[in-house]
Amino acid sequence: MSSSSSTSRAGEQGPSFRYTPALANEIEEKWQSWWDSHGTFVQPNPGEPGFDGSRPKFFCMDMFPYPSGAGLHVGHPEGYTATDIISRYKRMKGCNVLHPMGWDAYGLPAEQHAINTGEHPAAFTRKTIDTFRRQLKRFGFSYDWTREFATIDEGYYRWTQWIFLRLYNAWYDEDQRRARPIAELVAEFKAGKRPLRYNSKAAEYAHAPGVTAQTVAGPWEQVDYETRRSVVDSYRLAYVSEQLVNWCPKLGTALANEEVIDGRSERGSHPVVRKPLRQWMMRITAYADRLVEDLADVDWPESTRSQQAEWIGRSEGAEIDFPLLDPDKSVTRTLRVYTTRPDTIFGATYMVIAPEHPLVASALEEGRPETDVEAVEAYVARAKSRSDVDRQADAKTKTGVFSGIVAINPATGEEIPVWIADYVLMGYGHGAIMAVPAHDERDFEFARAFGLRIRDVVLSRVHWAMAYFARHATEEERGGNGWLAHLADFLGLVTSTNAEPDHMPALLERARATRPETGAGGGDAGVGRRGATQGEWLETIASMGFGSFDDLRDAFARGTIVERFGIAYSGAGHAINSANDGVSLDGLSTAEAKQRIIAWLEERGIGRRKVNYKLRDWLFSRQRYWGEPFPIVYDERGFHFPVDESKLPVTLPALEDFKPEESLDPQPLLAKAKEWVRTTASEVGVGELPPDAIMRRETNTMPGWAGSCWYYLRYCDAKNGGRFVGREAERYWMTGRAGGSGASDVPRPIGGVDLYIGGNEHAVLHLLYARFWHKVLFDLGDVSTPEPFQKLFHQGLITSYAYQRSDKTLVAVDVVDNRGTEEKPRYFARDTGEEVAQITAKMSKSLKNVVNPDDVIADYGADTFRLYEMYMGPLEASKPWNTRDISGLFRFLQRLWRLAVSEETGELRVAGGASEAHGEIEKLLHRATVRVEQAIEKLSFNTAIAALIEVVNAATSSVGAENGPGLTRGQLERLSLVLCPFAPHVAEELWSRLGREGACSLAAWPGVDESLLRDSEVELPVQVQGKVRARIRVSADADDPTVTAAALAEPKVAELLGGRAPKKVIVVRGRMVNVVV
RNA sequence: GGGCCUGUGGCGGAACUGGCAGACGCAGGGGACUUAAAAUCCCCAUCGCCGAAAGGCGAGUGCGGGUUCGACUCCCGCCGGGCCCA
Repeated sequence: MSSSSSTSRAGEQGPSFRYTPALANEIEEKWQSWWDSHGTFVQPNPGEPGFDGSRPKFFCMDMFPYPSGAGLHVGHPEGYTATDIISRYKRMKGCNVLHPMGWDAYGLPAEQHAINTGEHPAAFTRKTIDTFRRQLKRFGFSYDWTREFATIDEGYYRWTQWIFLRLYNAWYDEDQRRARPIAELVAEFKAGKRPLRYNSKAAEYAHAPGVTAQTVAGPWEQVDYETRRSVVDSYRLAYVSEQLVNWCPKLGTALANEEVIDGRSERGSHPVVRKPLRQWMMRITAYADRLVEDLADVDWPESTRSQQAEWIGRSEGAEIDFPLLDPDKSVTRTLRVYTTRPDTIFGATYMVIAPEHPLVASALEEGRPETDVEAVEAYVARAKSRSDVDRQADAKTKTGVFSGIVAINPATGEEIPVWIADYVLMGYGHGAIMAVPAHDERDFEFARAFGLRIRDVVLSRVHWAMAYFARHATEEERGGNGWLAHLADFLGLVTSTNAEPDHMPALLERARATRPETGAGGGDAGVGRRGATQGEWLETIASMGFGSFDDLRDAFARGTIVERFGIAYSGAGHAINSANDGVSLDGLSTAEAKQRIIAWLEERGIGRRKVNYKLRDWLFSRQRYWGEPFPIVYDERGFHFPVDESKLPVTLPALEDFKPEESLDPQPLLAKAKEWVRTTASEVGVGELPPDAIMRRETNTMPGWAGSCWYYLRYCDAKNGGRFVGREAERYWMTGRAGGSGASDVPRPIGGVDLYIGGNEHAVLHLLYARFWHKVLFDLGDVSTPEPFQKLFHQGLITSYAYQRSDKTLVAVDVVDNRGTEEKPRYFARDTGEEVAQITAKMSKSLKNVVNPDDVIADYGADTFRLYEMYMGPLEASKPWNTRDISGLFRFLQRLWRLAVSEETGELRVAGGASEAHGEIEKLLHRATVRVEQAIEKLSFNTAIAALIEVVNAATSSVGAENGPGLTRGQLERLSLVLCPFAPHVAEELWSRLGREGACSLAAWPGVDESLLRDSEVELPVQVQGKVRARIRVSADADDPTVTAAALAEPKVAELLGGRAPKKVIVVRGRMVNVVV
């Protein structure tokens, strides 16, 4: 169906002054240009003319879009309408509202376009921005367009470069837990206050060649320039490092870990290989702890917070030293491992070292009889020829060889073999593990392949209960096959009460006490109900294949449950078989067991608590053209220097050809600009070198995330030419008193943007990077809050209907027919005649179910579009677009219009005095106003709109057949005001037709008469035994005895009571009455 | 496999903190107006059974249990869907 054919359906013909799509479009364009020319939504900053400091502030922001060539899709305006409603509402409530829009404009698609067409990315991007802006303006969003910018503007990216230099010139002080200027570090080195030593974090995370935490360079005065530089550089938050990177030959760039999915590029799905490259890195790992901790103080969706926490992947584990037996049985060495599950140490039945581990060499040298030198050498040689990726890839088939070395499990005192296997990687942890086959899948596979011992040391709740039963069943309970029923009964009780090990004795007693004497059939109600699940448990136990009670008991006693089931149990549970003379973990939960064993290890000096992170430093270089150039130059020796602040921005060179060299030996694209690359020290303001020293510019560019890391700050003061954001503007918008209950629910709100709405696809990357930069700026005193975004909200995806064949493949909407009825639709694919199922799916070109917002606006107007998208359902839910439903919202506006404007004459229709009907409507209007307020605060726009519809419907009904006016002037005015955030154009038009001066959008939100919110008399349902049997009318403030008496007086209630006195009567004030017999 | 979310009429969805399930909209049925259609306005509408009707009875928020005077809402287990991470 073409979009234009539906135009007539919205009602083009009819009376001349009807609210038609044409009229809607006319009204909307009129008010949009009125707002523009009157600067209605321009929000002055503190100190500027027109700024009113007595008002609270509200900073309400969308995730700015990347303007793609395809233009706006219906997903964009969903979040934008939501923030617009909030912003308009807050403004009417008397807030200073910062509601800006801008463009995330550097990125791969424009460069790909340049490669394909030769059109310069800048020219192309400017065009797409113009399209986006035009489309957005047509929605009537109340952005302060004077603050608009794109990340590609010189006035913006010079400050992106400036912030890069802030990071470059900063280091993380572990003691103070904050970033500090690098100059302070240098000063401490010079003064000898701090030993001149490489950054231990650099050694750990960057794997800088030849650098270890222990390396001490000596006093500052005694070391050469190069050493000083390399020591200082190892501390910078932005640093250069030779990294194994994800190199994508096809895209001609390295990618961040976050941008690689299953070995392919997130964008374009091209193969990615690991390759060593000198890269700029951001030391985000320094902030790992704070990035996790501060999640507690922001008002964010739980799912997003847990995604970030998971990405950072903080795990508390332990480092443990396992003693190694020398050939003469003495112990002179230990083998250090890291584990996140120290609680399973009693189940460590062997160890594994990586083929590259230094211990391998000593095993070969020592010449123990147990060492098969040939086999070990062959294995190590083979492992060397394989990459990490390969080694991980075919992890299913475990290979390995016994080293001949034997270690001692410090918890059990047992001698355990040390194996060499390539499933342990040298680059991770210490290149050695304690293997706990019962509770780690890889260890389990390996143990099975090589016949190593598997011993349970953690049991799930059910297994724990079974073990308890196995130990404590009475002679009678074990007899014959009776134990099966008793166990099933017990397990039913355990699982229904969520029992902990401590509760087992009591539960077993209870099971015995309530056990029916004669097996199934008899017993009290409690046992009968429990019996319902007993059957299931009988089946479950049967499937475990225990031949007898003795078999069960032995399996648990020997700790061979995992082995029996053939699958490792890696979850949390409770410890078992985990005790020695010094410590017992038995019965402790996994979390408790970890703490206790770590305490024991530390006490004995053989292990220590150790925190580990999954988060790696952020790879910050791209070998592309369309990104911010680095403000960095190199001298002829290869040392890097910052471009002086006064020389910013570093602009991109002109380039003819944007095609990357598809190669395994990467060259950044900017290296092609030979003229640009070559510069001098004076040109870039490097003062410590002679002015005419030849310098070479950094040819990498920044990743697409750079510009979006701080744009919210720039909105506060978008035109500032002297600073990235003015101090006062930043302090006002980021920390000022937030208006309304936009205040957050978290215990210690920490300020920042009051509401930030965008898709959850940015849950990790953008939001993590932005938080990181913000924290650095906070530490350096450049911003006032530790977090950028106080409240975050994700709008759901707008999906569309599509069709699915029985084999789950999808069918486009234009080749499917409905051969059923409207009520019972049945869909068939036109080509094959196969019946297909209607499902919801992402809008996509191939499914032919993409909706273009421009068409919808042409057909119904922007007000209807806004209402429809907000009415579809909860903002956070993903929901299907259904064009058919739009007409309901259009009709709503049409009815409202008809209430106020005569369709025949175009004249205003206003009721005079207050008739009886108007009294009811007055109440309804006040109540709707309150409902709308509450709904907006909860972002529950669908229910707010429902309340507005109810008012209009009631007013329409009251008009009745005589066709007279339905609402008074005052009522129409107030209705326009509460409608204004949702459908601002209609509201403005009615407002002005009602003769009001100025913008409805800036008028004060209407007050509410509390006395009209409550009825004097209420109808209460009377329940008998929880079923509604009668209704009574009582005064709203009637006390409980009065209500009880009225309820019992109801004939129906009396009849059901049959003369008996009720056992209890529950009165819920203003809600209902429940009579319990 | 793990984490988070989710399951309510033909459809989208309401339901405050445990208190009348199905607000509001779409689609549907009936009526008024009209020569007619459209548009508009009014009424009906979860399902089953009884009844000519008024009305009555019963069931009902994925399934099975539990807690409670009372459960869409809380707890346990299962099944299905989505997103994220492996």
